[in-house]
Amino acid sequence: MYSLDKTDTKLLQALSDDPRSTFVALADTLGLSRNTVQARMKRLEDSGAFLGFDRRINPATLGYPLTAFIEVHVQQKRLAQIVIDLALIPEIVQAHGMSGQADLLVRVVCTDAADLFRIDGTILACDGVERTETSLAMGEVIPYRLTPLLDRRG
Amino acid sequence: MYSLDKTDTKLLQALSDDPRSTFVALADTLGLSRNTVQARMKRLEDSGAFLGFDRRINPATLGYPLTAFIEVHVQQKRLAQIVIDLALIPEIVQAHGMSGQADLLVRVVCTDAADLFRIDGTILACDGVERTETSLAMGEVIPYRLTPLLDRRG
DNA sequence: AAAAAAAGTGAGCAGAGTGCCCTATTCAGG
DNA sequence: CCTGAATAGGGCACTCTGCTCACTTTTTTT
Repeated sequence: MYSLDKTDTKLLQALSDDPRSTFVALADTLGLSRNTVQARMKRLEDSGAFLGFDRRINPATLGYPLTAFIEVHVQQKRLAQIVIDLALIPEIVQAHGMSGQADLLVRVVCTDAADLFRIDGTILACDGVERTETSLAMGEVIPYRLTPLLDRRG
Repeated sequence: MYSLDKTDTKLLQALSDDPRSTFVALADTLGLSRNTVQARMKRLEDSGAFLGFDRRINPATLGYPLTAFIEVHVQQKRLAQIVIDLALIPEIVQAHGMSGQADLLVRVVCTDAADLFRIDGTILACDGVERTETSLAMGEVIPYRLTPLLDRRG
């Protein structure tokens, strides 16, 4: 795998500060030439350093102000089919396969508590799902961030 | 709160398909004029429909191939201070306050199992933290998505 | 039904950013 | 000492943006 040097790290830091930053602006803040920035960004892009470009949409705007995490316990040998079934539930916005107490950690959005109850029921109704544990998210007390990790590498 | 009409929804769909899409391209695909797209995007932006613009960085590239979720049980009245303490741990990339079994759901990245063990120890060492439950994420079986919700509104 | 307000269109323009090219310089490793 | 990679600097055609203005269509209000 490609490993980052100091300049790459600085690039990623600058990008974290302002993801919309242009190549020209990056070159300017880092004191590099535009060509260099462009070349390095291409290398980073090719190496898979970026997961994607996102204009993140607020689920609340879509009418889903509540977020919840649901731990799902399943019959493990049916896991693959269960994931397919869960993917059909629109309110499930993300799911991770887990090693630990639960088999799946599912993130859902909902309109209210009753809606959450309903969605939980839909999940439980999937063949092979044995038990769920629902927790309502009260807030993102630490917003997603990578900056501290970037800062540590200097 | 601002509520979306059909055109807004189509805009958000097009943006989900290609977040990098330009106003010109959006206008083209939706059969609208560039002015209209720009005006609507500004309205959406102002109404808080977008959480932000992200060029998401792959933690693996930074040397953290493993992701884990840690449920943290705390003395609730110390919650505020605990969040401040946790924010000092760089490997914690996100945290949600929860109502349910656990008080906090913390998302961490780490280099390997030993690293995870160490981070867990750091969390446990925080004053007021009583218990943690760690689960290693094996994979994102449903990648973050809002498309199904958008599609449902037509 | 008529008037007013809101939304959309089409055009234009200056400035900025992009992708691509080519060449010169610097610097480390063989 | 030579070679190759990284960087710098310049240039060029093109697209996108932010902005403005005038005009038309649609919707809402009176």
